[in-house]
Amino acid sequence: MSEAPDHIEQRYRKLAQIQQLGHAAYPHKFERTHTVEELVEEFGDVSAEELETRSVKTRTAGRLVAIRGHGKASFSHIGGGGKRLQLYVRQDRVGNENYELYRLLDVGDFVGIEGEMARTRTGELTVFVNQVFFLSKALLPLPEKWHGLSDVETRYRQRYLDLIANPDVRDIFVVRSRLISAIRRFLEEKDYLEVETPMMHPIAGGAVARPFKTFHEALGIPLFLRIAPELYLKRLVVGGFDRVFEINRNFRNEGISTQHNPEFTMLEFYQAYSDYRDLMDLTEEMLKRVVKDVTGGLKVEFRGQKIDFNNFERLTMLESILKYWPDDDPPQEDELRDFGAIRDLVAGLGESLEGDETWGKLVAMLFERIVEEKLVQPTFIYDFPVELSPLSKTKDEDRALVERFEFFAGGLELANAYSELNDPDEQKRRFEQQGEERDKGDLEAHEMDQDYVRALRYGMPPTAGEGIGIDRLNMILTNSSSIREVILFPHLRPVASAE
RNA sequence: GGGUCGUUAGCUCAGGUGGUAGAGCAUCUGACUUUUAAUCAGGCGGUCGCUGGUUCGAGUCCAGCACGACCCA
Repeated sequence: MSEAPDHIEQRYRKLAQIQQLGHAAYPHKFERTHTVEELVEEFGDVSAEELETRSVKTRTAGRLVAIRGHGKASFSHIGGGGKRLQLYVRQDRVGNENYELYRLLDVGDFVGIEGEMARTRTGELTVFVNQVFFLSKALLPLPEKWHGLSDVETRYRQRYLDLIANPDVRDIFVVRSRLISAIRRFLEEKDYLEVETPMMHPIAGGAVARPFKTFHEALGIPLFLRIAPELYLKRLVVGGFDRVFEINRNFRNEGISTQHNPEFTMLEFYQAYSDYRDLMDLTEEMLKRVVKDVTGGLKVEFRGQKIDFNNFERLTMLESILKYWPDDDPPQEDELRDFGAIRDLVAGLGESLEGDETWGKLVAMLFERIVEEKLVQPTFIYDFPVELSPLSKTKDEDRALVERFEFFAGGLELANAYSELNDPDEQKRRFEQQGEERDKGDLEAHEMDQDYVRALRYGMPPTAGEGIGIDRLNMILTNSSSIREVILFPHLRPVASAE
């Protein structure tokens, strides 16, 4: 990508001329009486007559986003806070010297202005400018005013240009901020304490994923960027914080897709004296509140479908497989529970089997194959096979299942929760079992964490915990098709420098 | 990792079958004191992603590479 040398040269020349007129190239500050946003907010609905009688004076500033010259007068727009405001600059009003400065400005430059609020004859709110102040030069030209910037690669690599050119993009990140603060408010109301746990772990635990590895020179030890904060948050529950949450980044050394970024933002929270059913209730309450706070309603348009956050369905994993079975002849639940029968069912769908699949893995294969993408409306899927869940508590009435749920909407997995396993001996056995998987070559299997087992030996109250993917929730609330649309600076391969 | 598609001016895009590249906006010069994709007249601007091949001749055909998008694992 080359950078229009003649455009730059031209603008450097103008900057020099601006300095010759006696203006600093990079002034230090500009006092404003109003932001652009405030002016639009405050005077957007005030009539021309009222503006005239009130004769409101203002000093404001922003980036020039459009200039329409008419000889000895000119219209332009400045942008700020996602709003635009029209300026009317006349030579006979600002004076010859100031008009000369104005004529040296380009779209993209930052200006301050002093003037009076008024309306033009078309009715648009406009500052009739008395004086223009030069604040900063855009030496590179901005994307085109009408089509904007649409090249996806440039949008991600130079997100600042995307934000300048595409107001919708700005809105996505405003929603993101509101979403996170709404969640925080909700949890604080519920007496949750926000905490920060390490981002660098000596043992990458709390999830099933490949970690990024780094090295601490002074300690001489390898460290892993965390794949989940889970084991630390539960240590805090052991320590007596009954309700804790953390909103922060997790890192997983895996593929990049429209639903996966190597670093992503997760809310994790733990609540003592509760089980996974309490968290289903809490999740429902939280999502209703948050969706309403952020979007103003409970119905959200996502990928051409309406998601209704007023209705939450709850299905066990086995029930969901029966419900979404692809033909008119679904099996009986007994068959799903029978190892031989379910193996035949999986094979019958054309899945290739290695031969060492456990019952739980077969259930998961069926679920992923026929159910997951169908879960458009808000749905809790609960009671997972124990093999898939090394940190969850088994169900008393069925030792093959654990008290765990995932929450889906828009076909995306948004949350994962369970009644936490707090039996240290059982936890140790699960770690050992995972160790065997690891020895067999499964790099994602969970590693033994002795200190975590020790913490459980000091006693953890019955506790339920949950993680919610903030990026994916953000996608749903902004109808974004890719996770990269909701991450300000998504990871891309570096491009060879042109210099 | 595999498949499909894409990469041409600062931005957005055209460029049947191979014959040394165009438009709109931006930019520059001039005109213009209520415009809003301002208008009118005239100019400037390109290593067609990179490397190689086929050919008298490649933006166009072929191969490899880079980056990206989508789908699949």
